[in-house]
Amino acid sequence: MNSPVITIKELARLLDLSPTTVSRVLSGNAKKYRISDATEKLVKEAAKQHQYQPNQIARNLRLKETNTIGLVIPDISNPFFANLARIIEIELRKLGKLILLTDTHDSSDLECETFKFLFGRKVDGILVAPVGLRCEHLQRFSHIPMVMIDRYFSELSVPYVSTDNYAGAYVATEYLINKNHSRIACIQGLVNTISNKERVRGFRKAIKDYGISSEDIEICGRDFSIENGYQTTQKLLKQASSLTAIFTLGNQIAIGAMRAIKENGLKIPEDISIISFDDQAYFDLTCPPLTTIRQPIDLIGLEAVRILFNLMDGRQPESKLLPAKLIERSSVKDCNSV
Amino acid sequence: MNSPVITIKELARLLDLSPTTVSRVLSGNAKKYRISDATEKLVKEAAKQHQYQPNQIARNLRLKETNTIGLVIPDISNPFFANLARIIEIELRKLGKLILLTDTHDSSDLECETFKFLFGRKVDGILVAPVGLRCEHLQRFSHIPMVMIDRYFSELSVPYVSTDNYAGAYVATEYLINKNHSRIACIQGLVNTISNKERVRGFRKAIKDYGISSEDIEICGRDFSIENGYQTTQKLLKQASSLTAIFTLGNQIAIGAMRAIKENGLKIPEDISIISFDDQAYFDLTCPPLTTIRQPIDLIGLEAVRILFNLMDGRQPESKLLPAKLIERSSVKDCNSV
DNA sequence: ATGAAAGCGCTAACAC
DNA sequence: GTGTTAGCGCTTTCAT
Repeated sequence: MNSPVITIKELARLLDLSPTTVSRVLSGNAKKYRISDATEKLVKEAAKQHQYQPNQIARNLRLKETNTIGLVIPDISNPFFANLARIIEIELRKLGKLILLTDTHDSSDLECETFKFLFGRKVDGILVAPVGLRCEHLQRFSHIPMVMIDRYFSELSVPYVSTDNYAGAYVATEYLINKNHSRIACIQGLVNTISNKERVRGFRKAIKDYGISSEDIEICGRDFSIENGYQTTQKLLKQASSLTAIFTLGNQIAIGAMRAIKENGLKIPEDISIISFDDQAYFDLTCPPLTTIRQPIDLIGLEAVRILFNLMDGRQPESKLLPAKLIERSSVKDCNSV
Repeated sequence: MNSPVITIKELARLLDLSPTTVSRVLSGNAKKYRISDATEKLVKEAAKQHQYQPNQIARNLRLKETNTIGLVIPDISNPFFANLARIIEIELRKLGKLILLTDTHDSSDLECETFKFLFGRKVDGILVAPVGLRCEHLQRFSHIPMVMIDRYFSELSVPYVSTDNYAGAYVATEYLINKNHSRIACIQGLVNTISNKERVRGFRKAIKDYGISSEDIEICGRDFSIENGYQTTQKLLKQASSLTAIFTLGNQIAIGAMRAIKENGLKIPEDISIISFDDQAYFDLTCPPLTTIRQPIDLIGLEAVRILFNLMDGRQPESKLLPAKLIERSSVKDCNSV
């Protein structure tokens, strides 16, 4: 049996033509080089018959483009990122690009290693939701077209697309305050990431604008995981403070928080209200349905791809902050109507 | 400014050495070729100073291995697959492999196209959750090491790792029956995929074993989406049958079903019971907490990677069916204790 | 209308 | 201990 893979050279030998001619036909340049119709047909048929597939590795080496985009994400099992990956995959496929996917598990070291890998693979571009704690490695590879998604560094010249986290968090906090909550805990995600910092900033600003004492609020938590939501909430509840509401800064945190509240035999929203950043498909089915701040995930993905391709075409970098939206359900009660 | 990327050749010229020597040092073969310590040190320092990163494309072409694994999945936004992707990413990274990710959106055509892409990219192996309707393309590329996950074709010599869907569905149905349900609807996923067929088979077998009339049951639905769960349940409820329980064959279907039930003003489990295949992190928080059949996602990923690497090492293919587990929560009531 | 030859960056067989 | 050379499969200048 023959090798299952046939090359241009073999095809050429078979047809008694030069590799050049075969290559020309097969890359759709028959007209351009005025290959005779007969030859063109011949080559095409042989290619089909032998199921010729170009060796992209060889092609890439020669052409210096790989039609591959690196997608660097902190946690693909977080539905926010999974949904983002989905829309990005759809868009990139339309444009004929394949995705090299890496999950950094929120480790800057892994992210740094990842960048070296992607650079070595000569990806045409990178879409990265950086861990967000360090950025030297982004800087170092910033000669390759890159756009940051969700998290970013405004000091870098690399463009980004993200939610307006500040405004979103402000609206959420304002909503809580309008429902007469004043003793509020904010469970944050990965400290020092821009998305977290902006959400915290929005929270603080609303607290301040409405004249709530900073003694009455608490900001705690350490990352975007379910465990963090769970453990932090357990601690919060043990403090036996007169906490009336919790604002979780991510969908996974919300799950953990709800679980802890439930295990403590408390009811949402009767005993404690909760609002969360980052809406998810099932939040209308939780007990109770969760009031959230929805991020425009599809739009983030779309814009990120668009901007990346502009960049690859040599056009100007451009950043976007997209608006979030309050989705009111029933996890927040009016604190005065007890 | 210099080009940001330096090659072995340039490094060699800089140091007045041959590319060979530089290559030998840089691929860690200095000892093997008895390069002098001085030279080795020299090369390593220059490489570091110039931030040399090997061009993997060139390397791949020469070595005929890419350290890249194709991951082909029907829907990365389905948490089942996202979680699978996560564990697979972790394992593959440990082994120094990168992932080319493609989402087929349950389209056989896209999957077929994907395989050509991956073949062209010369991936070292493929991990695929096939759409499951056609398999000629799997056959055609079966010379590349490949293992099927979740869905499979038993007629192919390609190994697979999946849940024991038959047994899992049997247990779920039995559970319903033991709770005295007899008018049961089963909302299925993508018809004709093996995982769906096996689940349906398990359902039917239990129905038969317990002597329930086939008139009392209904099997409907068309794919694994939320929409399918929603629309099918709407239809089911409109039929005003005396349906007492629904068995959904996937986590997304369950979301849709619960939403429809809720919108119809019905209560779970008082008015209708529900059990679902495929547990998810948040199912203890839905209203009510959902009784499910949990698949061993991490184990599936681990085994799939292990078997793939065995295959790549020329060892025997080996398939696995892993046990599912009933997670009892409170979405099923005892039908007799009304 | 077609072909010969060079080269992308790397590695390895074979020299010395 | 180190270098020369060839070649992975492809595209493209230059030649005819």
